[in-house]
Amino acid sequence: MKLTTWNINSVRLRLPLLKNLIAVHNPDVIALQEIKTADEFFPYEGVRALGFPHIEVRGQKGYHGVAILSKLPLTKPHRLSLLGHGDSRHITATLPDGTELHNFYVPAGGDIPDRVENPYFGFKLDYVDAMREWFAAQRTKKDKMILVGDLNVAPGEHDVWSHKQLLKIVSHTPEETSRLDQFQAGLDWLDAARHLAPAPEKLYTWWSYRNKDWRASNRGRRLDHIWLTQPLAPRLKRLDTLTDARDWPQGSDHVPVTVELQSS
DNA sequence: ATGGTGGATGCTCCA
Repeated sequence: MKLTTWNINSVRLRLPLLKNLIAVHNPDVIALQEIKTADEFFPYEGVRALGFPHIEVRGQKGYHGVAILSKLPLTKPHRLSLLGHGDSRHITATLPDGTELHNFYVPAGGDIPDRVENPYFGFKLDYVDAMREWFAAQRTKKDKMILVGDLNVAPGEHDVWSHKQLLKIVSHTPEETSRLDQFQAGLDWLDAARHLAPAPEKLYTWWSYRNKDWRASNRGRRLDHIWLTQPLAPRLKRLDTLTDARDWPQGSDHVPVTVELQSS
């Protein structure tokens, strides 16, 4: 079973790029973030034509929005609205083997890493805390779960191009990374990418549009994640980051990350 | 220290 997470940055604009992803990684399940469309404008027909008949969408006009596309039947779709806000930032569904897949788009948090000056930053910190609290209250580490998405935090020193230069940059501040670490530790989530490629190897999944030559400057960050609960850990076979997707014509600033799990 | 790009939307917000 292959599962991809990708912040596609507009599913309507980049529907053709989904075809590229399928040609290279051939996933069974795709979790998308930032689809940037209301449900009624989601390209259902186009996605079905690519071989994904099972589709769960939680859209929003203009911003955010998440979706799960699957070749395999999905059951028990559900949406969390953490903190009671109206943003479309989470959707979950259950795969045929009973694994519960959670797809998150964590708030980016604005530019200034200060709750008082920048309410978006406080919202982001509170959102990560609310994720941790929800799983602590509603699930256990013995449940079979996969958590994927754009978590908008590069937690480790080697998840950014310069640890020192990014310590005060939103996505890598100690306030964010300590919260994400605490969340991860809560249910003993396995970070699939780091399990297979331990530090100090550099791993990035996002390069800003504002860098002219992203490959030459390589100022990347690892913002997109795939976590597994321990019952699934023995099934983890492989993880691929599709770095070349950053060069696709009109590409997203995030690249797809695919994990392969052995059948249960 | 600054400004750099992109998408959806509609004379701006969010990333």
